Amino acid sequence: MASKRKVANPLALAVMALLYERPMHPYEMVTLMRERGKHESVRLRYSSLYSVVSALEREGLIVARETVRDGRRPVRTIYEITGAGREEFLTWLRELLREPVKEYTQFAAGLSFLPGLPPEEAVALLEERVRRLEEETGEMRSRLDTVAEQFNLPRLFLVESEHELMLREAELGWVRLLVKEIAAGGLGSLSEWRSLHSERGQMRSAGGGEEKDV
Amino acid sequence: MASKRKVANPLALAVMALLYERPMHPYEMVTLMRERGKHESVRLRYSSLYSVVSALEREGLIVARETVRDGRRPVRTIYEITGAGREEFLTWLRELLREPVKEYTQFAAGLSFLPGLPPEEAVALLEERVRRLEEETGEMRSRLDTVAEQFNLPRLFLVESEHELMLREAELGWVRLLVKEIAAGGLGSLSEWRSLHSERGQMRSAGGGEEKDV
DNA sequence: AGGTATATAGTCATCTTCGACTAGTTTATA
DNA sequence: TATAAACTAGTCGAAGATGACTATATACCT
Repeated sequence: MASKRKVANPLALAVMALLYERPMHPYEMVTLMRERGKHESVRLRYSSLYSVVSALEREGLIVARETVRDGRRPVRTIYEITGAGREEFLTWLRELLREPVKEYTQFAAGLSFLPGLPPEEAVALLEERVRRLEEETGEMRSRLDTVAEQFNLPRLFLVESEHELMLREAELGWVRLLVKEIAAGGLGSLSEWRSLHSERGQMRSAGGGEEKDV
Repeated sequence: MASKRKVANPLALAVMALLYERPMHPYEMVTLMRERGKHESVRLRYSSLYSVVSALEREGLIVARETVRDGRRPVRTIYEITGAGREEFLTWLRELLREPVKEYTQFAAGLSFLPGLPPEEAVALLEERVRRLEEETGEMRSRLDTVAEQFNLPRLFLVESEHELMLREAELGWVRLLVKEIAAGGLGSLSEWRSLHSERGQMRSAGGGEEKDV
């Protein structure tokens, strides 16, 4: 049941996955993640990487194996994964695959306050979104095809990209429909909606809730 | 083009949306958000709320209007939105609706390291995920129907819940398919995949990447 | 009358995260 | 050959987010 991970940043999972393969230094992790496109599915910043690495070391999931100096560049520390680290990696990975977790997206936040704009404007903005999503999904799809055949990679290594594309296409279809429904008054009377905005109009409230928090 | 928001937590958007309606104190914001189910689409913690409110005040997007004391309870500060706040709210909302943004989900992170488990285990975990998603989407759907008719709310006020449900159902369908494809060897040879795990096997690497970072 | 569970209304210290910055090295180029 | 650009490899301070904690009031039960 996902009891408090000591190092919870998904980047830590990536670090352990890489060190599971072989020992390496942080900069090489970045290079490898980029080569493999993993930075598309796991948020990667240098500053976060170094603090995640420290945290993993502090928790005994990885250890510094040796430090090498190359010319007058900063010393690079090569890390390796520990037994505890391997276990933690596998446990975490299993959990991520098995248990759906609730995510809060920016778009959902926007939709929550849709009545804050008059219907005509909402429609225009969503139509613009549709155009952008069309472009984006088109690019994703062709990139996916290119990569797959150029490098002759089994789909196994690109499955997270297919997932991302699928989500975007689902969103695209949904927004297209939403636009039509709004225009057709399917979400509620357009004049009522408009009236929320007439002359300093208050946005109306509406009830219905349960659930706890904090 | 989304230039650095001074207060970027989506909870700030919610606060401004509520104060757009009428002045109120933080605790009332929590109450209202829960009644309206907005805490399902915007992550809401007391501790975050108070720091977001301070930040909004610091930036001149809201102002403290008066403080009232009720018995020996802590003083409650009633806030109202400023002109700058109204503008910021609308600008932000438009941006959220118009521009798709990349989100990093936990599941995508998990999928990225799918080769880290042998195929049989991957399938078992994903099947468990399917079961959980079935349950979850079932509950979401019936809750949505109940709320809509019980309170006689126009769909306009629940559109973010429909969005969430749609995403979950899309995921469900995709994972079902994925399971079948893995079993059929559609992601690549199962014996190759298995061999990554035989006797301290290395996970193989694979190239192909562009894009910049940090 | 006493106890407890729940709602009200927050504060605080800690941990994380990230943007901005530093600085040497190699490659391209005019 | 000077010099700019891009790559390599990080550090650091500040802001942000959150879990844990405090404390009163009131409703509920026995």
